[in-house]
Amino acid sequence: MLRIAKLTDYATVLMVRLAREPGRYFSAAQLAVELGVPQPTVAKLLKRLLRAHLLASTRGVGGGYSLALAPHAISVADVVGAIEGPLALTECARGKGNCSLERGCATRANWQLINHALRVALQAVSLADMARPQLQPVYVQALQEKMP
Amino acid sequence: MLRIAKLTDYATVLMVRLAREPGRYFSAAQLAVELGVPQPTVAKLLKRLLRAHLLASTRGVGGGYSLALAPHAISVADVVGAIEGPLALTECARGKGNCSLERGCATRANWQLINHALRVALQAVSLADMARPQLQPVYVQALQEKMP
DNA sequence: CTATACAGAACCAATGCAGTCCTATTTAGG
DNA sequence: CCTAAATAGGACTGCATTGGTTCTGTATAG
Repeated sequence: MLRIAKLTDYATVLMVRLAREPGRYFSAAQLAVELGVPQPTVAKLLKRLLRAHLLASTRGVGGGYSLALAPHAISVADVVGAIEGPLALTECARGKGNCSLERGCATRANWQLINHALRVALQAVSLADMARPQLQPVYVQALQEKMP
Repeated sequence: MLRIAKLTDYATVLMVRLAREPGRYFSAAQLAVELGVPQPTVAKLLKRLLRAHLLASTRGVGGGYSLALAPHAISVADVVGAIEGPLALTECARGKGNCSLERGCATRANWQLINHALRVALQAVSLADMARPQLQPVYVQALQEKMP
């Protein structure tokens, strides 16, 4: 089915929520209630996003999380990467040449290209775009500009 | 990591192999040896590809599998779809509205578009393309033509 | 009639993922 | 100075999916 992990899906929703009020700090508990997702799960996601330097945090009473960058400067690819690690459709696409089909495998280079197309598609859409109800025109324009 | 299943990867390699000699029939055993993948696994993949009407088969001695269509008429999206089912990045993207985040979830429509971009990218590349050592120019042209 | 090869289903082990819990550490406020 | 609120960073667990196997049945060439 080639789907992203459910947690990644949650993460994008979280990030879009934060993108709607860029300056404000939100606690994990607050976001959990607002989105209807269990609190520990939300906390875990926020931690991962923090480690990827997509969020800023302050501790203590009244603390919480906020975007580390402007909404238009964070792409969907960034969020996916933060939760799932660097994206690589095929096993061999991320080094580690433990692929039994090495010799004469002409498809590898081509997978890289498909891979790249996907990455571009995800990079072309920012949180600012996602926060819009429907981004059709922006999206199409960005994609066509950025396609290799 | 957003990667396709290993089996799907095998399947594309299989299909590309068949695409190199479109008329010829290959037995599962033969393909297994040639690719260095265990025979039962290859057999299973071939069955799935057959059910998706991407392959033709004949039984009995000297039987085997062959492409059901010309190499340029089968896309990578077809192969991925045959093994992994219809592709849908997000859970909600394939109906079944059991998503707790329903109300006010503006990101859904946008995911659909990203989804669509991926589908187009996979559809733009055929087995004939994959059989080429490097498809750069063809790929770029096809992608840019077909982008919505 | 037998050996070859596909057809289809059931089955099993292991990996990975969603989700929880526990123990620091930091900070605002009384 | 002490407490409550909040993040930081782990370790741990149950479940679902996936990769892979095995078995039984059916068709066909020679």
